[in-house]
Amino acid sequence: MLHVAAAARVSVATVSAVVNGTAAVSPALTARIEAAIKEIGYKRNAIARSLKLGKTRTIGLTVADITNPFFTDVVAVIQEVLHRAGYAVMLCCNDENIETQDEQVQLLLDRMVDGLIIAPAGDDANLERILQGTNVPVVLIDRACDGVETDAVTLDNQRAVFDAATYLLHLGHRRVGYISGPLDTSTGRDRLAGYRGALEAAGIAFEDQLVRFGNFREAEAYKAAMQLLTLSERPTAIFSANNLMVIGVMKAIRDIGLSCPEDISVACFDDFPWADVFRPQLTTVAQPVRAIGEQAAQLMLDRLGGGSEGGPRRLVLQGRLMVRSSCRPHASLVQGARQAAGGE
Amino acid sequence: MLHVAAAARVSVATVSAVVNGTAAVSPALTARIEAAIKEIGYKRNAIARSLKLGKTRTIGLTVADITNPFFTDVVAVIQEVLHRAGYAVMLCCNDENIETQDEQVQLLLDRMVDGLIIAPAGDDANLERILQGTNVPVVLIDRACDGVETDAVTLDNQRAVFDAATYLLHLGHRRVGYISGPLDTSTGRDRLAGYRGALEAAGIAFEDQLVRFGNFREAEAYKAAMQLLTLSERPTAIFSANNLMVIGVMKAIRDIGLSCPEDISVACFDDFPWADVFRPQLTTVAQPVRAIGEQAAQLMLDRLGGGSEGGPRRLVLQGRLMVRSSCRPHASLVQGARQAAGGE
DNA sequence: TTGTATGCGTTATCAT
DNA sequence: ATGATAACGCATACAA
Repeated sequence: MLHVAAAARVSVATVSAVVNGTAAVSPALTARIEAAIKEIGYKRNAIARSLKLGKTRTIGLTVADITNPFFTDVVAVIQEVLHRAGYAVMLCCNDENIETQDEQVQLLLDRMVDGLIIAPAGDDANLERILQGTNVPVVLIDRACDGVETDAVTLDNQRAVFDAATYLLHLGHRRVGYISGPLDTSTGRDRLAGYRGALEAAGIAFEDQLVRFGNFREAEAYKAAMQLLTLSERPTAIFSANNLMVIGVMKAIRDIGLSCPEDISVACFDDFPWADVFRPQLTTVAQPVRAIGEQAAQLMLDRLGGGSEGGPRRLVLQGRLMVRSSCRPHASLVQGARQAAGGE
Repeated sequence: MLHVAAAARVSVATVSAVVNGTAAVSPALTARIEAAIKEIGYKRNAIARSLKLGKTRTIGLTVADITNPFFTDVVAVIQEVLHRAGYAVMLCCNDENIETQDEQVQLLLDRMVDGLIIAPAGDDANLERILQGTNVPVVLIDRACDGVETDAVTLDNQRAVFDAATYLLHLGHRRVGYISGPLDTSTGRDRLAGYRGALEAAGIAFEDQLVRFGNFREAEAYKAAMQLLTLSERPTAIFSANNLMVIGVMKAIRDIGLSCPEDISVACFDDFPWADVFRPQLTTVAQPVRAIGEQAAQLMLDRLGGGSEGGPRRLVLQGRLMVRSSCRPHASLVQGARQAAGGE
């Protein structure tokens, strides 16, 4: 900018004025300055500007797993909305690791992001501490986090898996296995609660051995599913608490020589773009990905736009059961139907 | 820092010295300063630091589509490596849009990133211009870009689809449809060249009507596949130039009432984690995702570490054909085999 | 309308 | 070993 000012034979203040359109400058000088800018190839330095203004026009975004299509879909939407509003997005992923998450939030804060959108890796006592040291707006997505009282957009996880599990139960399944997420995530807890609720509503006893824990990733889920499948009394259906884990479940089913849905029914949380074209066509709980991203971004923009008063706003969206063909009626029901029809 | 200095009754220079360990400070003062830091909850401001040092320890990363699992896998690896080396990553996605890409690269540059890793949306004359105004190291991944002479890690795309197409041809297919990526991307061109090469090597005439163009996304590919499938003389196999597009292809096949592999064979570029567990089990060209990410990050770290001399280093990795069951021998071959066996 | 001067939070140079 | 001070590039209050 100094160079521009020198070349145009004006002061830096005047250059700043034309660059930002912040004050009236005579046409003559404006022209000279713009010429100089083009000549020099001047770009204003966002870092220096941030330092002066105390704002970076950057939003920090951390997710547990950038490899998970649910997160990337949401991230894409958030990025799109925020970008349109003139904000850049700084994205970090922490591999479902809480310490890494803390580091990254700190990193983002050090860089003076104007806001923070977090899909928490899990319950994190430190996060609360780190956050309360600052006053940047924070919005949580996907998962809640104990003690972090901020805007949030989440799903009604409990209800969603209640519905899905109930569907399985209505199909006549009595032993439905459950691959759970970790219980130190709100989604892990809420989804499991939905499963228990459905069992209870149907008057079926909850069995410890039918639920196994994964970490929302494929590998762990594979092992968990294997345990389920090698039970002396095998479940006739399995529900996976997220998308990545269902891959592990399907691999376990294949490796053990069974097939879905003939031998065992499978359903899961999170939808796939290809779910209705590859077989078995998975029955899933679809999340309103676009809405989640848009709402989260909007919540953030509202806070950024001065709406910092008012308590935390919590949006809870609803999932949607996508019934496809990976679940079949249990043998007992089929049997019943046959008898009713006078068959056999 | 002022506050810390005041609280510890020392100068800012001394505080800086203990924070950065950049000069010897007496134990007494060190203790007092550290106490004050803890007391105040002081965090050094990365923005101010960047302004002073001219370095941000941040790498800009732009990809065409954050929704594409290939890119996210690579991004995850890059992020992991870079993070371990103490760099933050600022990720942008441009939705395969060149103008957005230019904006974002400029944005990243304005923010003084120390380096730029780009998966170019397509040939982009402006990109070259934008880049040559700066001297931050740049590494291209996945796609090359005319005129941008920098480090790069790409795949031997031509060879990879040559092999895949040849495989289809060996199966006896004579009319293999091809869903191409846009020709303004190097991957679009190189992969198509591989297809043509395979045809030529097999002595089969190239037919214009058998290749349709998509934009590496599902929706366009669906339309393109529909055109292929409604040809008076339908192809007996289809190759999709990337992962997202093959979903569109499969949907078209389903919607038109055909099934794969019984009625038509399908193969594609890019592998899926679930490819060998859902049916049809897709035959694909797997890219060495981890290697791509690691090499790209390493190339960047090398440049950052002073290795800025030397011309552009270009790494070309090899893909790997994963033969599964979405492709079947063409009827003519089956016929031939039967006759040879004395059947029918 | 235009220019001068100050400060944003750091680090680095140079005295002390 | 420690402190005063300049400079990074920009925006702005105030002076002219």
